[in-house]
Amino acid sequence: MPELPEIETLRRSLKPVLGKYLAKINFSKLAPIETTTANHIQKNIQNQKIQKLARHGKYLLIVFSNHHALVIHLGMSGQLIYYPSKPVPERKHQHMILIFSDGSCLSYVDPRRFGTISLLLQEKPNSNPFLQRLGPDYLDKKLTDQSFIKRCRTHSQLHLKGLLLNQGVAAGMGNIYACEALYDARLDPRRRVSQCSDDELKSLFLAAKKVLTLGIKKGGTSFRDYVNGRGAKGVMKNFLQVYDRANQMSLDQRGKVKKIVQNARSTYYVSEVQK
DNA sequence: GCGATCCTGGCC
DNA sequence: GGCCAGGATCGC
Repeated sequence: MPELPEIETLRRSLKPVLGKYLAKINFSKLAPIETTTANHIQKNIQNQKIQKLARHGKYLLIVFSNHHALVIHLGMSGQLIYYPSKPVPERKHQHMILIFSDGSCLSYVDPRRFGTISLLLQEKPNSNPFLQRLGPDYLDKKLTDQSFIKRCRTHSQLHLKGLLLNQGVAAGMGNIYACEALYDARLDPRRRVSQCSDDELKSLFLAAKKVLTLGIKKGGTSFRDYVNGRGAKGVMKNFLQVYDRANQMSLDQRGKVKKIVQNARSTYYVSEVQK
């Protein structure tokens, strides 16, 4: 569900929790805690102050003053919502709740439980199995055209859609923005990396950053579940050129959108425009 | 590569 | 009842 722009919008919307002390953290029986335990998480962050909110790809990091962090992925259906005052909410599929010393709280809900909650000790990315696997974030300034192209070349057999969705090449792209980036770059999603020139990969990289940045500016895409930390929807849906427009014209009226399936994910593209 | 798999809920 | 969904991993 949520991709880089949605998580970045979420991160920004959660600013009110900065500086709060974690009085208590509760988990449901089915909480999607990975590679650690509820007890271990509790022990490491209880009574600590929230120092910053960070993001890598689709992962949100709640960093505490002892430099340990909660690493949260929303999967397809996750929501993280801030409640400024009591009472503590009781929502269906609520798997984690952070209760702060002033009575405010942060509630994590995930019906499908495709999300993950894990722990990062001392802000060392290599100590967390999820962060460890990620390539550089698409909006990280250190990711240059040339280094992106180089990373692409190590996956010569992938088609371009699969390339964009591979979080090890670069992190943060999901199904919606991948379709949008390919359309913006005028590249056929079925093309293989090996069949692309450096200039084409560069244009794909620029398009990727462009659509992700626009997504942030519009507060993310809300198709079904996505809302930011204050429960508000984003409006990027109204600016998508091709996603979810099968058999209709692209938003800019350049051509009719086709829907195909790649790696069991829907791809939307315009064959007359994307080569 | 590709398909199956983990889940719940909404829509036709 | 069946199909589909902003994700990611695993085995073939």
